[in-house]
Amino acid sequence: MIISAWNVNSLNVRLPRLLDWLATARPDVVCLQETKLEDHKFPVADLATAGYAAHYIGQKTYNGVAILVRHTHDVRDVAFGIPGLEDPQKRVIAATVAGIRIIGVYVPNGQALDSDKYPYKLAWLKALAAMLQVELAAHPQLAVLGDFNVAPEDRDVHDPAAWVGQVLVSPPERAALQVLLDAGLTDSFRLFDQPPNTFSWWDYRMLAFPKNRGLRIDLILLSPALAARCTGSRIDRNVRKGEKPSDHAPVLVDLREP
DNA sequence: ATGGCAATGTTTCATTGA
Repeated sequence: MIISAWNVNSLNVRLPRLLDWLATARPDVVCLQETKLEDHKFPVADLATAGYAAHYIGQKTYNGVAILVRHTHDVRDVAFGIPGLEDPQKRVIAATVAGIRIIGVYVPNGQALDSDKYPYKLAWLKALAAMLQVELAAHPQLAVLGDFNVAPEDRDVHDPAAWVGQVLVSPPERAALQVLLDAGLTDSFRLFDQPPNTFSWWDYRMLAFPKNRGLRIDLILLSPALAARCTGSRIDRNVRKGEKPSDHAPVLVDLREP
């Protein structure tokens, strides 16, 4: 079983590439971020033809998340948002798929350390931690997937010195991510030996992708029971190539049957 | 030295992203 996450940066623009990727990678579950689509515009029929059921919550211009599930799997208990967090931004969707609790997240960017959006990001991550504590207690088999907008460590940053003082790498953000890890979740990417300088996002500007000047900010966190089933964790870097790519590449994990 | 690229709606610019 393959579960995955991809920030598509507009599903309207990226639908053809998403359909290509689904046919090639054949994931069982995909969490999408930045769909930027109101619900009545979600391409349900195209995805059904491709073999996927879609669950989604979106808005115009910004944010928007979805969970796509291959028709061979059952889906239960779809939920939206973070309980107790009043937030008009559509950033969280959850569902139980084949007995696995899937939580797709699009963590706020934060914009800059002196922006109002930065404390919002930190408060948001704190609320997510509280939600995950409850979800973990209820679902031993749990995965949190998506765009975390935090590079966990300096080895996840192409040039750590150049990023000092910026969002995505600041110590408070990393500490907020560490709270999730301390709750028992594992960054699946680090369960395995990985090539150095493996990233999931590259700026559109300044030839960042051909120069591999990127960050690893798209993560799949696994509960202990699910980490025990994980046989691989990878980033599909090729998806960042070619015409009209998203600035993010998909991240995937392979899970053996329980 | 703060450039540049992409997407969107408020559209021929401003805002946001990361």
